[in-house]
Amino acid sequence: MEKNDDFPLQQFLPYLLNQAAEESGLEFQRVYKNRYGMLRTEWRVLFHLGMYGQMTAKEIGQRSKMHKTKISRAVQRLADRRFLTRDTDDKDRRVEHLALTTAGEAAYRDLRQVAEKYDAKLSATLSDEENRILRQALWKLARMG
Amino acid sequence: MEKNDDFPLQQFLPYLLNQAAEESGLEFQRVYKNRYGMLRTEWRVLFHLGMYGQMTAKEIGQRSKMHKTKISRAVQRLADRRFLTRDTDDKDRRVEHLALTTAGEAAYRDLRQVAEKYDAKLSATLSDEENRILRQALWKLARMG
DNA sequence: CCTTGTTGGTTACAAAAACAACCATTAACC
DNA sequence: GGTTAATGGTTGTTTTTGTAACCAACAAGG
Repeated sequence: MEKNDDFPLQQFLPYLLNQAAEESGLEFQRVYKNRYGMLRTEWRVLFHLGMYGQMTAKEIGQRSKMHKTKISRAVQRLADRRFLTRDTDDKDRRVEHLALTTAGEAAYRDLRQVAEKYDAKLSATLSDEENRILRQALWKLARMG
Repeated sequence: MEKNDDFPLQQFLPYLLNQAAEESGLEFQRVYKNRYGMLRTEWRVLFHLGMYGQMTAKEIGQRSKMHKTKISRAVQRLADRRFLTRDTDDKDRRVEHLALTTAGEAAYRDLRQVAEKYDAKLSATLSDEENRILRQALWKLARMG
């Protein structure tokens, strides 16, 4: 082990982002996993529906940038566990309108509250400036593609 | 679709981080994938060895926080393709010293240069302040566990 | 030495993700 | 209307990952 030099790959943005994302996601993941047996994809679908109310799989895909197969399977599992209902559109029978059930709503509210607390905890390790700029920069990067 | 409210989950740090990480990693991923048939784990091992010279799997694990099975498998595949050599330690025959071959070094230098350019491109979409604070904050978050 | 515990690394098997091909429906256009 | 293309969503198959059990080499203590 020797050799370090000028461009520190530890500063390579995609690498740093991954490390931070992985590390910061872990604790929250354990909550939705242990408490509701959910996968990350499922949690994401849940929260999109919780946030925006009724949506179609396609709309979720647009917002989350998740691939449609992931969404399809997440929706299936959530439907199996009665966290959401699928309602075929009358005008276009390919389309399904998804909405949370009461149980789904409850899970959403619970997890959302956990998320909120957890976010506050993460934020607390950063200064106000860091928080503001960080989110702003991440937002830019996220919609860079 | 209606319903938005006070704590915007789009601002939830782990979510934002993931989106940014995924989006920002994509283009670079295509390079090491198409050009060398590498996985992310393999690229990471490669770059640790390129950065620090000879290392053991364990040391890579400590620095990268990757799980040892991932490293083990990445090392295997890199060894198969003659990107690195494994050299058993004489004093402790459990330990293997890993080092890049000439081909490995070449791949590393190539990818590193691509990474460098790509990082510059990403940085260009942000202000100086954003760049500075972003990296600083990510660094803190990454070693928060 | 001989048991018991650790440690570096691998392997086996289950869970999850990626990718492509696939239905069924609707839209477009002749 | 009939044919072809596009769209919303699903399914099948292959890669990758996660988890745990494992093996061989060493370490510690008696």
